[in-house]
Amino acid sequence: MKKLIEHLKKTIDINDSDLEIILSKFQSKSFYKNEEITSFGKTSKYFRFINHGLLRVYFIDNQAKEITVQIGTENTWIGDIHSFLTQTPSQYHINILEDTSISQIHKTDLETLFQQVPIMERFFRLKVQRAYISLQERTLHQLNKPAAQRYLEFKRKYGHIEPRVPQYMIASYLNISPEHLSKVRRSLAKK
Amino acid sequence: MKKLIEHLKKTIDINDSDLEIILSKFQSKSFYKNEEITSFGKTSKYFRFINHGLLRVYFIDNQAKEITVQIGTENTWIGDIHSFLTQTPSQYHINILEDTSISQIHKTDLETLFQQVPIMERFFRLKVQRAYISLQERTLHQLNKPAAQRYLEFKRKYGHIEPRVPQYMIASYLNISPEHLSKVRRSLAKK
DNA sequence: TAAATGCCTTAATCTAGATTAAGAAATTAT
DNA sequence: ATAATTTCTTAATCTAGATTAAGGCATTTA
Repeated sequence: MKKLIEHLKKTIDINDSDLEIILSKFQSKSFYKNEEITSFGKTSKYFRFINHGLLRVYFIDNQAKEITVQIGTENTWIGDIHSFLTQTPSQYHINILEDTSISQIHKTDLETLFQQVPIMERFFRLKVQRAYISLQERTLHQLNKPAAQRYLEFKRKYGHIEPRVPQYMIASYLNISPEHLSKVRRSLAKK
Repeated sequence: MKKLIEHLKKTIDINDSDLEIILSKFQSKSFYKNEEITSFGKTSKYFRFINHGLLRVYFIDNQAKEITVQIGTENTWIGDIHSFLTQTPSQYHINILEDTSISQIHKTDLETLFQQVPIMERFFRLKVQRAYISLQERTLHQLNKPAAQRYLEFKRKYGHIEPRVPQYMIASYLNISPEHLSKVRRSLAKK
């Protein structure tokens, strides 16, 4: 839980007793490469912090193709916020790209914490704000930038992860075909 | 402020004294048709609730074209959440489509309320959650559905507003050209 | 009530990126 | 190591929707 503790302390001003109460509601779990930790139709019951590892969130579009919506690694939260918040079935799958250890909290326990430890209300607000900001930036890029620029943006932000993820997943994250990504990379390399 | 009070009471459980403190930080304002209430480059300092009227948020893309990202009417919040939260310059413009009256709160006053009235922390968390959920749904549709289906979805959700908004704004909201929307509507009418 | 401006439609042409197909390279399993 | 499978590349063809252009309709302004 060391990483999670660091993360909590960095995000909010928190005293030791509150910290202890919060941590008591989290449980640690490990997953192994190629596992699916949740999938389409299941309601997302946990909010998950990645201590270390690599995984991705994707959905199957109306042409039966995988579209990657998030790639997550150490020190980030991952999951289907929509399903978690509304407690409706998820549109998404999550699969493990590299062995991963997480700390997770159940929806019910989180609600309890909101009542019990008011600072948690703030913590979660800040997390949702962050998620919103990222999603808005991503949506704006998707609408506004051609494929090659979106790829450069991806490299800038996820350069350290790029070699660990198959290209076809990156392509689907950028919302282009793998063939087209191949072309884009070649044309950028030439310059 | 009647609509705002209703809205607060519907969202959270709130006592009269907290309500009074919260309302004291809001101010009412009116805007008239065709005004711009904020624009590109300005940092968004207010969180705004629409009591009544009609307005839209849009940005200018890299081909100098307007892309509508939100259309707002009575009982909704409107603005650039990204700019408001990060206090960085906004990418967006907001213009008034019909005379509008709003209630707004300044970022600083909101922060004060977070300290002073803990329930406000929850209220705002719920608002950001809602915004996230809408944005995620919209992003998913944008990726996954063809133009005609996005238009039908728009009608289902905003049917009551449709006749009040020029078609070219609807087209830009759907991320298609006005010409194409014209074609889509014709082909749907035929059926 | 006419002129000006803004908005909408139709049709022809164009384009970014998709799709299909097939071989090459890399990874994983035996 | 070798076979099997997965991933990546290249090139030809295709397509949803963009762009351009021009005429018609509707609303605002004088």
